[in-house]
Amino acid sequence: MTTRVRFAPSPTGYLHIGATRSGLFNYLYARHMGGKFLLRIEDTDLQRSTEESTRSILEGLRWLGLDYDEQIVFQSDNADKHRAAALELLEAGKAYRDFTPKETVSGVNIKEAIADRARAAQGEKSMRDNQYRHLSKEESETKANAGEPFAIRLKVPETGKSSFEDAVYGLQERDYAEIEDLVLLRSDGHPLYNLAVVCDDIEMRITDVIRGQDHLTNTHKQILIYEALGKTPPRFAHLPLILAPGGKKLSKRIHGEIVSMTTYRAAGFLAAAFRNFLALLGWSAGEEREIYNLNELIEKFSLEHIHRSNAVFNFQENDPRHWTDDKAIWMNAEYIRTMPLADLIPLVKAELKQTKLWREEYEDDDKLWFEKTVDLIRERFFTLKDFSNQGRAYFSEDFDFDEKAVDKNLRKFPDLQTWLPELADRLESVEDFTHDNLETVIKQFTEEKATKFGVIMNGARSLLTGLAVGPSMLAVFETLGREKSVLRLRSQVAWNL
RNA sequence: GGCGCAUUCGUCCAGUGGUUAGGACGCGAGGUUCUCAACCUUGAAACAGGAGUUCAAUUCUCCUAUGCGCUACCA
Repeated sequence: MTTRVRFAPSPTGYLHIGATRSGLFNYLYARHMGGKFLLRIEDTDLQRSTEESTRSILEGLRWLGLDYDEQIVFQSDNADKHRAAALELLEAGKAYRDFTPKETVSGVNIKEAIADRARAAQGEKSMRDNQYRHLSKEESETKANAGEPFAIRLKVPETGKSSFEDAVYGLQERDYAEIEDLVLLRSDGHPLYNLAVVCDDIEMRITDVIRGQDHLTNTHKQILIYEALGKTPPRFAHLPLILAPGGKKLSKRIHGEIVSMTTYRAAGFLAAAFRNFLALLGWSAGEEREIYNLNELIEKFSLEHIHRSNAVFNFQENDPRHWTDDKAIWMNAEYIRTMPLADLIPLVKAELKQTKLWREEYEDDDKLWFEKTVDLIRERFFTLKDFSNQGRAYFSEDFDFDEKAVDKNLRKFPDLQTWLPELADRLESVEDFTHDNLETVIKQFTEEKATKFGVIMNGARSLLTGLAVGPSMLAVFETLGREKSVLRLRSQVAWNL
């Protein structure tokens, strides 16, 4: 049987980092097994679902390279089928009409209200004491025909227990006494999540359900529905959750855009790097390696190596240097500095285009120069954004001077204000504007001025790049070339700030 | 409250009935260098606690603690 898995996000906001990881694992599993990776948008929550969100999810998946098979399924399109399934179960006597007036729980602390209610009902509560559970078919129909509103609930067996073998968590058991007669169809006719999921998974012929551990206990309910419907449940694999520092839930409301995939793309992360990082949250190939390209991930991935404890997505909110997980930042830098240059170039191009720094010559007359320059500066960069920020002086005459750099490398040595233009004169006439030659000339210049090589170089760095940090200055000179180097050494702009 | 799941350095991930419990990120120190967030070397850093099984337990079992999840006519 061909493996068929699905990623089923609900379009209520941006693509969440945890959901993305579920999507990735599903994708890796499908590709590893040579199966299908399907996409289903669970848009049954009409109030909260938006098209904008769906678009954002699709974009995120495309960015990460998680291409899906077949047609996207929109859950809301199947509402009729879900209803039909509920009615079928009602007809078969496996479900019943519950005429209990709808009790609305609302407010911010829904979870607490539910827990309170459960606490209050402790002891006297039996999951099977619903008075309508045993209503005769005739009576039930009479009431329904009279227009009394009703929900449809599944008849969960009185005794026994539900069990399944989870591919990650092992044997799972739950006593039927712990499971209430769950509602399949609301009194307004809308199908509920557990029913919808089961119906769709059946319809889509899903063989393996890989999803967050928050569904682990729900699974028993779903299996009950499969059984009532006379279908064989798929194999289940639950994933550990991704939590915020301190082991708390990672939420949009509390943690903001740090949980959104769009943030990482906008911040200059490489899809390959972030995907790699995400793959290692809750899974490992069982070896001490961490850098894997997509094909390697696909090849190595297996459910057996998913582990059971939740992972913490580590970041420090008020520290710009650790604004997101250190390892993600490190991995991004690692990719930038070690990936094939040819793969990096298009990404840098996109970044420069976006910031209006791109020039067509970079693909034409200046192609070699551009590649060489990117190769030179990428060594110290962490994100693609760095190419347009820290790297700006390589691509434009319009760059800023870092105040600290000017203080430290220029103002501190007032002589440089005359020396550097002098050096410009010297460089203007140097016959070969290359590394070794420049070194000889500048060393000599340094001796004449009885100063340190570093003083000249750092001063030049600040003037040429606006920064106090960067690649070897000889390489910077060479890259910027004679004309620009000379011009910038003579410029008084930084001195007059 | 009930039920379920989990617990190895700060974080991510290895690992074994007998190991100096390993790697990575981050952090500290030193080095290299014209600067640096790069590079090299190096340091600190963990088996939640208690019982039991065993010659031996981080590894197996139980209890406790803690965290998380579910407990809804939400998804």
